[in-house]
Amino acid sequence: MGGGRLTEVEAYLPIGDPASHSFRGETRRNRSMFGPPGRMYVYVSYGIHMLLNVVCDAESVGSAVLIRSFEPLGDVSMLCANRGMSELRSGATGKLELLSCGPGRVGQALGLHLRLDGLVFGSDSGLHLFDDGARPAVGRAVRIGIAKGGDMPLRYFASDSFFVT
DNA sequence: TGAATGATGTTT
DNA sequence: AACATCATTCAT
Repeated sequence: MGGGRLTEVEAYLPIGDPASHSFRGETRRNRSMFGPPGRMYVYVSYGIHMLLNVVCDAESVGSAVLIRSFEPLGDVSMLCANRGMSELRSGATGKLELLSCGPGRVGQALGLHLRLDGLVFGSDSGLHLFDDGARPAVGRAVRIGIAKGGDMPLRYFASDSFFVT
């Protein structure tokens, strides 16, 4: 059982956002984006990484939020194992951010598989998403790693957190 | 700075 | 059937 608190996300809009997978309509890959909200959209990036999105808008709309980073909380042994990192010694937090900062690292730490695409958060997937009541200060900036739509400040992050890319 | 790596969408 | 693209990471 590993988990954490979200620290960095990016929004991908249903309309007027050329960087969004939904921009050119529904396909087999982005089908989940057009499904009911509260489900996950998982896809392969650069042939290597499993990226996790949360479908946010109503059915057939086509929007999602990319989970870019989270702050590990509680037992991190599973996250470490998934990432191929030796158990981090308590106190020596030098490279803790390598565990879960960056969308590819998030996917690997959580042990995502393409098979989870379209599943509901919760018992179905074994992956839970909930509001723990934290209300950190939030900063905005442009999104990372996209060619088009780079002018829109749709990246949101906990501005006082160390766990941001 | 560039290699790795494969699913997906687009073009032939 | 073939090619270009890619919401990235890691090693050099």
